[in-house]
Amino acid sequence: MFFSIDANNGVAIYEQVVRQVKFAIAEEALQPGQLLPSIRALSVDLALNPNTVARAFQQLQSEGILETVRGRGLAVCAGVAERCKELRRELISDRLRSALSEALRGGLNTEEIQAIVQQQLQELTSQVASQ
Amino acid sequence: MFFSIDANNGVAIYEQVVRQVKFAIAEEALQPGQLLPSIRALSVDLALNPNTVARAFQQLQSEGILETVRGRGLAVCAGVAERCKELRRELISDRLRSALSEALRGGLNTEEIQAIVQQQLQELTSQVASQ
DNA sequence: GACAGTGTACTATGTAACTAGTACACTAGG
DNA sequence: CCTAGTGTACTAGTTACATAGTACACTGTC
Repeated sequence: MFFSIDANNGVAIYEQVVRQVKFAIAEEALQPGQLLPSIRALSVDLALNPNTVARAFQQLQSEGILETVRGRGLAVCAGVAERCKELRRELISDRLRSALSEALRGGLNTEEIQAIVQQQLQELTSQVASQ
Repeated sequence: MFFSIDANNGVAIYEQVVRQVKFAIAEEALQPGQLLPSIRALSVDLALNPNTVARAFQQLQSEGILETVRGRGLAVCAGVAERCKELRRELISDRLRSALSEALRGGLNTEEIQAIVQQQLQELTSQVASQ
Protein backbone atom coordinates (compact mmCIF):
# COMPACT_ATOMS: atom_id res chain seq x y z
CA MET A 1 0.00 0.00 0.00
CA PHE A 2 0.89 3.65 -0.33
CA PHE A 3 1.10 4.49 3.35
CA SER A 4 4.19 4.80 5.49
CA ILE A 5 4.05 5.17 9.26
CA ASP A 6 6.69 6.84 11.41
CA ALA A 7 6.12 5.84 15.01
CA ASN A 8 8.02 8.70 16.68
CA ASN A 9 6.77 11.53 14.57
CA GLY A 10 4.92 13.58 17.12
CA VAL A 11 1.79 12.80 15.10
CA ALA A 12 -0.30 9.95 16.53
CA ILE A 13 -0.27 6.82 14.39
CA TYR A 14 -4.02 6.77 13.77
CA GLU A 15 -3.79 10.44 12.79
CA GLN A 16 -1.05 9.62 10.28
CA VAL A 17 -3.35 7.06 8.69
CA VAL A 18 -6.15 9.63 8.53
CA ARG A 19 -3.91 12.18 6.85
CA GLN A 20 -2.47 9.75 4.34
CA VAL A 21 -5.89 8.51 3.28
CA LYS A 22 -6.88 12.13 2.65
CA PHE A 23 -3.67 12.66 0.70
CA ALA A 24 -4.27 9.54 -1.39
CA ILE A 25 -7.75 10.81 -2.30
CA ALA A 26 -6.33 14.24 -3.09
CA GLU A 27 -3.77 12.61 -5.37
CA GLU A 28 -6.59 10.58 -6.92
CA ALA A 29 -4.72 7.41 -6.05
CA LEU A 30 -8.01 6.53 -4.36
CA GLN A 31 -11.08 7.19 -6.50
CA PRO A 32 -14.59 7.95 -5.22
CA GLY A 33 -16.55 4.72 -4.85
CA GLN A 34 -13.38 2.68 -4.58
CA LEU A 35 -13.09 0.26 -1.66
CA LEU A 36 -10.20 0.77 0.71
CA PRO A 37 -8.04 -2.11 1.86
CA SER A 38 -9.74 -3.80 4.77
CA ILE A 39 -8.90 -2.90 8.34
CA ARG A 40 -7.35 -6.31 8.91
CA ALA A 41 -5.33 -6.29 5.69
CA LEU A 42 -4.02 -2.76 6.25
CA SER A 43 -3.13 -3.48 9.87
CA VAL A 44 -0.98 -6.39 8.67
CA ASP A 45 0.65 -4.27 5.95
CA LEU A 46 1.51 -1.44 8.32
CA ALA A 47 2.30 -3.73 11.29
CA LEU A 48 -0.34 -1.94 13.37
CA ASN A 49 -3.10 -3.17 15.63
CA PRO A 50 -6.43 -3.47 13.80
CA ASN A 51 -8.00 -1.19 16.41
CA THR A 52 -5.62 1.62 15.47
CA VAL A 53 -6.60 1.38 11.80
CA ALA A 54 -10.27 1.09 12.74
CA ARG A 55 -10.01 4.27 14.76
CA ALA A 56 -8.54 6.12 11.80
CA PHE A 57 -11.29 4.85 9.48
CA GLN A 58 -13.98 5.76 12.00
CA GLN A 59 -12.72 9.31 12.08
CA LEU A 60 -12.69 9.47 8.29
CA GLN A 61 -16.23 8.17 8.34
CA SER A 62 -17.37 10.80 10.83
CA GLU A 63 -15.79 13.46 8.61
CA GLY A 64 -17.86 12.22 5.69
CA ILE A 65 -14.90 11.06 3.63
CA LEU A 66 -15.51 7.32 3.86
CA GLU A 67 -18.80 5.40 3.98
CA THR A 68 -19.65 1.87 5.04
CA VAL A 69 -20.71 -0.68 2.45
CA ARG A 70 -22.24 -3.34 4.66
CA GLY A 71 -20.38 -6.60 4.49
CA ARG A 72 -18.06 -5.25 1.79
CA GLY A 73 -15.83 -2.68 3.42
CA LEU A 74 -15.31 1.08 3.41
CA ALA A 75 -15.52 3.17 0.27
CA VAL A 76 -14.50 6.70 -0.66
CA CYS A 77 -17.54 9.00 -0.69
CA ALA A 78 -18.50 10.68 -3.94
CA GLY A 79 -17.29 14.20 -4.52
CA VAL A 80 -14.76 14.45 -1.73
CA ALA A 81 -11.67 14.75 -3.95
CA GLU A 82 -11.84 18.52 -4.01
CA ARG A 83 -12.36 18.75 -0.27
CA CYS A 84 -9.42 16.41 0.31
CA LYS A 85 -7.22 18.67 -1.80
CA GLU A 86 -8.14 21.62 0.40
CA LEU A 87 -7.63 19.55 3.53
CA ARG A 88 -4.25 18.41 2.31
CA ARG A 89 -3.15 21.96 1.79
CA GLU A 90 -4.39 22.99 5.23
CA LEU A 91 -2.81 20.06 7.03
CA ILE A 92 0.55 20.56 5.37
CA SER A 93 0.42 24.33 5.78
CA ASP A 94 -0.36 24.05 9.48
CA ARG A 95 2.45 21.65 10.14
CA LEU A 96 4.95 23.71 8.16
CA ARG A 97 3.75 26.87 9.86
CA SER A 98 4.31 25.32 13.26
CA ALA A 99 7.86 24.30 12.38
CA LEU A 100 8.63 27.65 10.76
CA SER A 101 7.24 29.50 13.74
CA GLU A 102 9.54 27.60 16.07
CA ALA A 103 12.47 28.40 13.82
CA LEU A 104 11.68 32.13 13.88
CA ARG A 105 11.12 32.17 17.63
CA GLY A 106 14.39 30.28 17.97
CA GLY A 107 16.26 33.23 16.55
CA LEU A 108 16.92 32.17 12.97
CA ASN A 109 16.27 34.75 10.29
CA THR A 110 14.28 34.24 7.13
CA GLU A 111 17.32 33.61 4.96
CA GLU A 112 18.73 30.91 7.23
CA ILE A 113 15.36 29.19 7.38
CA GLN A 114 14.92 29.27 3.62
CA ALA A 115 18.38 27.78 3.20
CA ILE A 116 17.48 24.90 5.51
CA VAL A 117 14.22 24.33 3.63
CA GLN A 118 16.08 24.22 0.30
CA GLN A 119 18.66 21.80 1.64
CA GLN A 120 16.10 19.44 3.14
CA LEU A 121 13.94 19.51 0.03
CA GLN A 122 16.94 18.69 -2.12
CA GLU A 123 17.95 15.78 0.11
CA LEU A 124 14.41 14.43 0.20
CA THR A 125 13.81 14.62 -3.54
CA SER A 126 17.16 13.02 -4.37
CA GLN A 127 16.31 10.25 -1.90
CA VAL A 128 13.02 9.59 -3.63
CA ALA A 129 14.72 9.66 -7.03
CA SER A 130 17.27 7.05 -5.96
CA GLN A 131 14.61 4.63 -4.76
CA MET B 1 9.98 35.25 30.08
CA PHE B 2 10.88 34.45 26.50
CA PHE B 3 9.20 31.07 26.25
CA SER B 4 5.86 30.25 24.70
CA ILE B 5 4.19 26.87 25.03
CA ASP B 6 1.73 25.36 22.58
CA ALA B 7 -0.05 22.48 24.28
CA ASN B 8 -1.26 20.65 21.16
CA ASN B 9 1.89 20.90 19.14
CA GLY B 10 2.83 17.26 18.83
CA VAL B 11 5.97 18.16 20.77
CA ALA B 12 5.74 17.26 24.47
CA ILE B 13 5.56 20.28 26.75
CA TYR B 14 8.72 19.46 28.69
CA GLU B 15 10.47 18.97 25.35
CA GLN B 16 9.34 22.41 24.19
CA VAL B 17 10.89 23.92 27.30
CA VAL B 18 14.14 22.03 26.65
CA ARG B 19 14.28 23.27 23.07
CA GLN B 20 13.50 26.87 23.93
CA VAL B 21 16.17 27.00 26.61
CA LYS B 22 18.67 25.76 24.04
CA PHE B 23 17.42 28.36 21.59
CA ALA B 24 17.75 31.14 24.17
CA ILE B 25 21.35 30.13 24.83
CA ALA B 26 22.03 29.94 21.09
CA GLU B 27 20.58 33.45 20.73
CA GLU B 28 22.74 34.53 23.67
CA ALA B 29 19.63 35.72 25.44
CA LEU B 30 20.91 33.45 28.20
CA GLN B 31 24.63 33.90 28.93
CA PRO B 32 26.93 31.22 30.39
CA GLY B 33 26.96 31.49 34.17
CA GLN B 34 23.59 33.22 34.22
CA LEU B 35 20.91 31.82 36.53
CA LEU B 36 17.71 30.65 34.92
CA PRO B 37 14.33 31.61 36.33
CA SER B 38 13.46 29.20 39.13
CA ILE B 39 11.37 26.10 38.48
CA ARG B 40 8.53 27.52 40.56
CA ALA B 41 8.63 30.96 38.95
CA LEU B 42 8.76 29.57 35.43
CA SER B 43 5.94 27.12 36.13
CA VAL B 44 3.75 30.04 37.20
CA ASP B 45 4.74 32.10 34.13
CA LEU B 46 3.99 29.30 31.70
CA ALA B 47 0.98 27.96 33.64
CA LEU B 48 2.65 24.55 33.90
CA ASN B 49 3.12 22.12 36.72
CA PRO B 50 6.48 22.60 38.47
CA ASN B 51 7.25 18.92 37.84
CA THR B 52 7.06 19.47 34.10
CA VAL B 53 9.55 22.33 34.25
CA ALA B 54 11.76 20.31 36.61
CA ARG B 55 11.80 17.45 34.14
CA ALA B 56 12.91 19.76 31.35
CA PHE B 57 15.68 21.22 33.52
CA GLN B 58 16.81 17.76 34.59
CA GLN B 59 17.20 16.76 30.97
CA LEU B 60 19.17 19.93 30.22
CA GLN B 61 21.35 19.12 33.21
CA SER B 62 21.97 15.56 32.03
CA GLU B 63 22.94 16.98 28.62
CA GLY B 64 25.55 19.17 30.30
CA ILE B 65 23.87 22.43 29.37
CA LEU B 66 22.73 23.51 32.83
CA GLU B 67 24.45 22.97 36.20
CA THR B 68 23.15 23.15 39.75
CA VAL B 69 24.26 25.99 42.01
CA ARG B 70 23.21 24.64 45.39
CA GLY B 71 20.58 26.74 47.04
CA ARG B 72 20.71 29.30 44.26
CA GLY B 73 19.25 27.70 41.19
CA LEU B 74 20.35 26.42 37.81
CA ALA B 75 22.95 28.17 35.71
CA VAL B 76 24.06 27.93 32.08
CA CYS B 77 27.30 25.94 31.81
CA ALA B 78 30.36 27.68 30.42
CA GLY B 79 31.13 27.22 26.75
CA VAL B 80 27.85 25.68 25.63
CA ALA B 81 26.74 28.54 23.37
CA GLU B 82 28.37 27.04 20.29
CA ARG B 83 26.93 23.61 20.95
CA CYS B 84 23.48 25.11 21.44
CA LYS B 85 23.75 26.80 18.06
CA GLU B 86 24.48 23.45 16.44
CA LEU B 87 21.67 21.80 18.36
CA ARG B 88 19.27 24.53 17.33
CA ARG B 89 20.06 23.97 13.69
CA GLU B 90 19.64 20.21 14.04
CA LEU B 91 16.36 20.43 15.94
CA ILE B 92 14.84 22.88 13.49
CA SER B 93 16.17 21.02 10.46
CA ASP B 94 14.75 17.72 11.68
CA ARG B 95 11.33 19.15 12.31
CA LEU B 96 11.21 20.96 8.98
CA ARG B 97 12.45 17.84 7.23
CA SER B 98 9.65 15.81 8.77
CA ALA B 99 7.01 18.29 7.63
CA LEU B 100 8.52 18.62 4.16
CA SER B 101 8.73 14.87 3.81
CA GLU B 102 5.03 14.54 4.58
CA ALA B 103 4.26 17.22 2.01
CA LEU B 104 6.21 15.41 -0.69
CA ARG B 105 4.70 12.05 0.15
CA GLY B 106 1.30 13.76 0.11
CA GLY B 107 1.72 14.50 -3.57
CA LEU B 108 2.68 18.16 -3.58
CA ASN B 109 5.57 19.13 -5.83
CA THR B 110 8.56 21.22 -4.86
CA GLU B 111 7.13 24.45 -6.26
CA GLU B 112 3.86 24.15 -4.37
CA ILE B 113 5.71 23.41 -1.14
CA GLN B 114 8.03 26.36 -1.58
CA ALA B 115 5.06 28.61 -2.20
CA ILE B 116 3.45 27.46 1.05
CA VAL B 117 6.70 28.02 2.94
CA GLN B 118 6.96 31.56 1.52
CA GLN B 119 3.37 32.36 2.42
CA GLN B 120 3.68 31.04 5.96
CA LEU B 121 6.98 32.82 6.54
CA GLN B 122 5.48 36.07 5.33
CA GLU B 123 2.45 35.73 7.58
CA LEU B 124 4.58 34.83 10.59
CA THR B 125 7.05 37.69 10.16
CA SER B 126 4.32 40.26 9.63
CA GLN B 127 2.62 38.95 12.78
CA VAL B 128 5.80 39.40 14.79
CA ALA B 129 6.30 42.86 13.35
CA SER B 130 2.81 43.98 14.41
CA GLN B 131 3.28 42.85 18.00
C1' DG C 1 -27.10 -23.44 4.44
C1' DA C 2 -22.10 -22.89 5.27
C1' DC C 3 -18.22 -20.23 5.20
C1' DA C 4 -15.01 -16.51 4.75
C1' DG C 5 -14.49 -11.78 4.80
C1' DT C 6 -16.38 -7.32 6.03
C1' DG C 7 -17.07 -3.36 9.89
C1' DT C 8 -18.25 -2.65 14.72
C1' DA C 9 -18.15 -2.96 19.69
C1' DC C 10 -16.39 -4.16 23.97
C1' DT C 11 -13.05 -5.05 27.97
C1' DA C 12 -8.40 -5.10 29.49
C1' DT C 13 -3.39 -3.93 29.69
C1' DG C 14 0.72 -1.03 29.23
C1' DT C 15 3.15 3.18 28.45
C1' DA C 16 4.13 8.18 28.11
C1' DA C 17 3.00 12.69 29.46
C1' DC C 18 1.05 15.86 32.54
C1' DT C 19 -0.81 17.28 36.85
C1' DA C 20 -1.22 17.37 42.06
C1' DG C 21 0.64 17.41 46.44
C1' DT C 22 4.11 16.63 49.89
C1' DA C 23 8.67 16.39 51.96
C1' DC C 24 13.59 17.23 52.36
C1' DA C 25 18.36 19.38 52.23
C1' DC C 26 20.59 23.27 50.92
C1' DT C 27 21.80 28.50 50.69
C1' DA C 28 21.32 33.56 51.11
C1' DG C 29 19.83 37.33 53.78
C1' DG C 30 18.09 39.56 57.63
C1' DC D 1 19.04 31.47 64.48
C1' DC D 2 15.25 32.03 61.30
C1' DT D 3 12.91 32.54 57.22
C1' DA D 4 12.24 32.39 52.37
C1' DG D 5 13.72 30.62 48.27
C1' DT D 6 16.38 27.16 45.82
C1' DG D 7 16.58 22.09 43.48
C1' DT D 8 15.38 17.29 44.31
C1' DA D 9 12.70 13.22 45.23
C1' DC D 10 8.85 10.87 46.13
C1' DT D 11 3.69 8.89 45.57
C1' DA D 12 -0.72 9.27 43.19
C1' DG D 13 -4.05 10.14 39.76
C1' DT D 14 -5.62 11.40 34.97
C1' DT D 15 -5.57 11.42 30.12
C1' DA D 16 -4.31 9.89 25.46
C1' DC D 17 -2.45 6.43 22.67
C1' DA D 18 -1.44 1.86 21.27
C1' DT D 19 -1.92 -2.96 21.80
C1' DA D 20 -4.34 -7.56 22.75
C1' DG D 21 -8.13 -10.42 22.41
C1' DT D 22 -12.95 -11.61 21.84
C1' DA D 23 -17.60 -11.36 20.05
C1' DC D 24 -21.28 -10.02 16.90
C1' DA D 25 -24.09 -8.78 12.65
C1' DC D 26 -23.77 -8.26 7.99
C1' DT D 27 -22.68 -9.60 2.90
C1' DG D 28 -21.00 -12.31 -1.04
C1' DT D 29 -19.85 -16.75 -2.81
C1' DC D 30 -19.98 -21.42 -3.14
